[in-house]
Amino acid sequence: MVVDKVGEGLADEIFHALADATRRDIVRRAILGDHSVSALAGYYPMSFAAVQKHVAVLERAGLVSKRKCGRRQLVKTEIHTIHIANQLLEEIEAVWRARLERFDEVLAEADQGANP
Amino acid sequence: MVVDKVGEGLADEIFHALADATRRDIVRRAILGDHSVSALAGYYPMSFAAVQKHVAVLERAGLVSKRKCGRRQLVKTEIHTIHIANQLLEEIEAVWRARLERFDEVLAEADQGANP
DNA sequence: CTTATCTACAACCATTCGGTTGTAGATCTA
DNA sequence: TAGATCTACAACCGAATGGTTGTAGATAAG
Repeated sequence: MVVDKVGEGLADEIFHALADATRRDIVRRAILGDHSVSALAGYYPMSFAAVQKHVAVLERAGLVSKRKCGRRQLVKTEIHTIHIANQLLEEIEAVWRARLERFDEVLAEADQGANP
Repeated sequence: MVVDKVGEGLADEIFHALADATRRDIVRRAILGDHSVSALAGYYPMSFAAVQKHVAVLERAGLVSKRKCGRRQLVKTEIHTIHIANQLLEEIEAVWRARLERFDEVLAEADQGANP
């Protein structure tokens, strides 16, 4: 299994990119099919330039990629980066589970000591 | 199963709270055992007040809770909120998998049509 | 060729963020 | 009681965010 240790800086960028409802919506839309930036801009009550900036934030975080197609720039979600974020949270939950196990172990030892 | 539909505003706060290495570290430490705010402050190269603000951000997002114990304020990670964030990402991955299934379906239909 | 569309980017502005210092209240300890 | 510790909170500051408008270059369409 590939470990893919992700740096704190990248984690910062990924979570920051996800901390905005418009950007999360762009990610969801760009899963189902590629959208041009101006097509995406049509969905939100803000200027084209604003949406362009949101896409740029997502792109810097690696959550989205763009490929040129004529005069359009097609935006596609990079599901792998979503998975990286998911794993970061999973690691935290793993620490939680490990703590529970350690707790159970102590309980078992106490049982053994009290019931020889 | 409880659905627990999470509002966009809460999602914003959760991901924003996670978009900082110091705050993620606080979350990890406060899983293993309760820490006072000043104990946490000892781990980071910044003032007590700065760490206090980080804890406040985590608390507003529901990632952490505080309980008073004498003159100290003990910080504890709320694993449920981590799980909520995890589910939000899982939903996005689910959309991806659904798209793959639809794609496979179309391929199967094409096979059926081309191979009667 | 001319015009419309799509994109990139700069400049600007208000607000938020992440840090600081300082002050004051509450609680433990000598 | 006096002093040390822990916390809360306000005020301030520079940098980043999230939005705007405007300008200019590529590409498609008439």
